[in-house]
Amino acid sequence: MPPPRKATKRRHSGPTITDVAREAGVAIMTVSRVVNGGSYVSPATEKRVKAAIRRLGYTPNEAARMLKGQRARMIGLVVPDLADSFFATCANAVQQVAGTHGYMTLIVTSERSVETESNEIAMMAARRIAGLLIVPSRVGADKRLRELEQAEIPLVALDRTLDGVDAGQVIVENAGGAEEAVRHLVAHGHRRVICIGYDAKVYTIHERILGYRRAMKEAGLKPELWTNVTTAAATEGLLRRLMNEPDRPTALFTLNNVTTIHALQAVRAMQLRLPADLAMIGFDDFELAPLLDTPLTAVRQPALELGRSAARMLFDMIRRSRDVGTDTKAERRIVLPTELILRASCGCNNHSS
Amino acid sequence: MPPPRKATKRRHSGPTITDVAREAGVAIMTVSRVVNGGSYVSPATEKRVKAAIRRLGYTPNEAARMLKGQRARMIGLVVPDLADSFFATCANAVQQVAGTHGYMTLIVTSERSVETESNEIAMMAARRIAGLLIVPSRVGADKRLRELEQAEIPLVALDRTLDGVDAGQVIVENAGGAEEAVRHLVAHGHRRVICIGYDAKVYTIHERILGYRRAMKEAGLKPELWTNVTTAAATEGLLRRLMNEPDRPTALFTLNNVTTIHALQAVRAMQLRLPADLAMIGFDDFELAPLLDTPLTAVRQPALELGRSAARMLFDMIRRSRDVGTDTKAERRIVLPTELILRASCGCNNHSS
DNA sequence: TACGGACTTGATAACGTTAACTGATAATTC
DNA sequence: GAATTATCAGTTAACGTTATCAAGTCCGTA
Repeated sequence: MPPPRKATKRRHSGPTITDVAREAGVAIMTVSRVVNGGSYVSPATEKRVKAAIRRLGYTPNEAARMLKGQRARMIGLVVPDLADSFFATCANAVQQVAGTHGYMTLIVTSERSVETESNEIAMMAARRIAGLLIVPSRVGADKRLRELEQAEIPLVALDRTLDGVDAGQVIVENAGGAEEAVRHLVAHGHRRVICIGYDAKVYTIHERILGYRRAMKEAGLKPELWTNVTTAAATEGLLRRLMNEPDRPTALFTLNNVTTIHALQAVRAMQLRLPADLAMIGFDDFELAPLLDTPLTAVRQPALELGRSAARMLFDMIRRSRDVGTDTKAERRIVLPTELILRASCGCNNHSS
Repeated sequence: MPPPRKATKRRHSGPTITDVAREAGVAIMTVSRVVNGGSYVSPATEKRVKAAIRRLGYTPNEAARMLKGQRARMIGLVVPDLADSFFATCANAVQQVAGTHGYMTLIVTSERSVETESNEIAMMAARRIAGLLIVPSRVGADKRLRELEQAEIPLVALDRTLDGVDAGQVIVENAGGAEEAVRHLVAHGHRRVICIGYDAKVYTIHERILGYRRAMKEAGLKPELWTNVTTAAATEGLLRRLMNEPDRPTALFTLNNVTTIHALQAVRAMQLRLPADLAMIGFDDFELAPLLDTPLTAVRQPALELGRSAARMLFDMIRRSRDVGTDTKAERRIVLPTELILRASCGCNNHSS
């Protein structure tokens, strides 16, 4: 039943170290030494070998190197979605740090699916990456992640926590940031402050909800929370319904970028005026927020710093795992602060940019 | 003088195919056959081997595979900047297509620097990527790119053209899109339509300038072009100067995303009203354009389709290069259309979303 | 005049995988 | 019943690189 596939031939594939050695009239080991440095090679031979390398346009085969060295000079990065500017910025930062270490970054998007995430981790494991940065889709660690852990591949969870494996963590003050924002709305005199969001199972959203609840409770107000509002249409439907109630809400807190934009679209479609008809603060700032119809007050997350810190932590762990003796399992956890950027949509009318 | 570095030891690195073979009591070749499929293996043996694989948590070492097969199951993608939503969307699309082929994507950012771009290409070459997608910083092909070409690694230029090497090309109708936009402004009655942009050496910008010039010439108007306006401050300075002239410009065409945003910031700072004081169209649409103070009319580029087409073309070339006979060098060039999205900033007042 | 070092090169054996053979049975065909 | 043909499993030889060992050469010193 299984048809034996036809044999595929192939040639070429650039010059190898052997070609260079022949060209320069030396042993391959000498070429290797010139390429990698750190050994005794006479200046004369070095010059000759380098000339041969240039002539042939030789590049070392990383696959072969890796096969010997056990681990690739690559790190992996798993993000839910690159089109989200927050994650794109993180990815950019990670890449820069990796570059300074001479590493490349294998970026994949999980598309918020646990299954693709799992597959992608497996593919990275097959590539023998030196370390993995991940924005986990679920708090519980995937089976594949535990396999990585067993293979002693350093792991850092980015933006969201990860349980069940020994991983570094770099996150932001989600609860605190949300609490500050809601408290600000309350300070503006709002009593009915509603909160809309996406998937409450995601760590960040969960934490922000905690912050919202805390601030509401502190003010003696009743939390009104709508989660799993995924589409723009659903957001508008919800908002229309609520705004038609007799004692309609006067303030809105949105739990992430996507929801914020959906809400803004709904607000425009409903021709509501911010902040007169509805005050609003969104979690996660974006470049165009100051240029909106009403400039949006938002909780800024330090995306660049987040990516950078996480990458640095990962390389620290990689270095540490190389030095056999020093495997001190230092507790690795960084929490970065958020910042409430006041613009007009909350009711303040100071700032313009 | 050169100090011989201390030897670094390492062990572990997960189970190998040999371990699986021993565990299952078969030859390693049998394991390989089970893993790769397509050969005769008895159901009983297959089951035994699969059980062993699961028990040990075996993942094939991609480095070793690659070493045999000459080429990694990875493609490279070079973009100027991931934080730009246009390129981020492209990257996302590329990644998805690669995933369906079982390939991973090595994404790097050139940060608009020719030098880092060159280095990154070299690193990818060392990783023996199967193909490369690139948004080239310069029209002339880098030396490294020519090396890739010599190694018969398929190449596709994305969004910008690339001369001097045999590469596929997937671009959008830059000149046509710009022409349409400017013509639209003229149709609204504007006589002094200025144009501001970034680096005119970049292919896309160059083409869009051509379109601008064509439309202006057609209308018998004098083109007024400012390039190399890189910062937000410079944009504002320029705009302030021009708007103070006696016969001040009434319409603005911006040549890319970044410039558009700078201009919007300047417009807000100067408290100009769009389109009453200044009509405006930007090249490259973005998600928040409808939600701006004045919704922005923009030339939409099909970023997703661009990335997808380019990736598909690349995999087509990869497949073709594998089948030895069929190396028909079909002219590879796709030009995707742009679309003028009418909103309020040009003077139209129909659409809201 | 050996002798121990600091240099400088080379030969060889892995690393983990798969392509290409080599043998075996069993099933099918004429 | 002999000759194919399909099915199944094992052996061997690479792929390109680097670690390790071995073997020089050239010094200065005991």
